[in-house]
Amino acid sequence: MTSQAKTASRPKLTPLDAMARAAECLKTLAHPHRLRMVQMLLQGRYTVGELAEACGIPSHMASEHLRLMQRCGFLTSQKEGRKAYYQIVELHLASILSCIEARFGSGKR
Amino acid sequence: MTSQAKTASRPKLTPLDAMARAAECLKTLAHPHRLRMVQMLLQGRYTVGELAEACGIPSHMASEHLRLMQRCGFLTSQKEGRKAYYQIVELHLASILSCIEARFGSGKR
DNA sequence: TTGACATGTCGGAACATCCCGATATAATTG
DNA sequence: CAATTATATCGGGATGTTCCGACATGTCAA
Repeated sequence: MTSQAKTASRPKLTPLDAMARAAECLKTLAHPHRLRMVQMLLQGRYTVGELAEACGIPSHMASEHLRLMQRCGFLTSQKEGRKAYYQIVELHLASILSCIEARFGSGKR
Repeated sequence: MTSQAKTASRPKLTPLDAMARAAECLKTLAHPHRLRMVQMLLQGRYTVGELAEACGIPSHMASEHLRLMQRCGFLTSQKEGRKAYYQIVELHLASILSCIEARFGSGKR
């Protein structure tokens, strides 16, 4: 029934429950401020305040975005004094971000 | 103040409005059925009904998902008789999907 | 034409997300 | 100690998304 059936070449699809987990992560990534934070964190550690300032948002909102990304395994944090430094733990973020930069890099479209 | 500041090395950030457009596209991609449809369409053309069946959803819902992806420039369609074939036009989807497959490929985590 | 099929569109209920102000906690400074 | 700084959390209003049934349109076959 499928249009490619005859000569086969099974499409080897990712199971739907894996797609569901992937979709969760993508949804978490799909926000301009969170994208910027990830882009920065791929180049080093930053505090909540630094990330907030780079996005032009109050730091208590940056804190929420960071918590979301921590919950889906993108980031970890460590406290130093009264500051909290965040950094990447999900290494696949590097390759996903370069795909995004390749498409939206410097003011395309 | 930033941990890497002193010696500079400007992080060359993507402008926030480009990030906003990227986030829009990611949000469109961030759905299990839409991910599966894209994965299939990267291997050839399919009709609405074929895509719907592969996702286990009614075809009128597949049609809506496909319209969303068409609106953000991922796909085009052409009608043949009473069927509508969809195919990829945004070529960057191939590399993004391989990033996703690398992370969520065959039942990881 | 009639009927079945494939796709597309509309309206709405249920649910989730986004953003904000207010408040909380904990560390540092004076 | 009290005041300030940095981060985190709570509650809620506004907005958006997801899913569905119902219906509309266009195509083919008899």
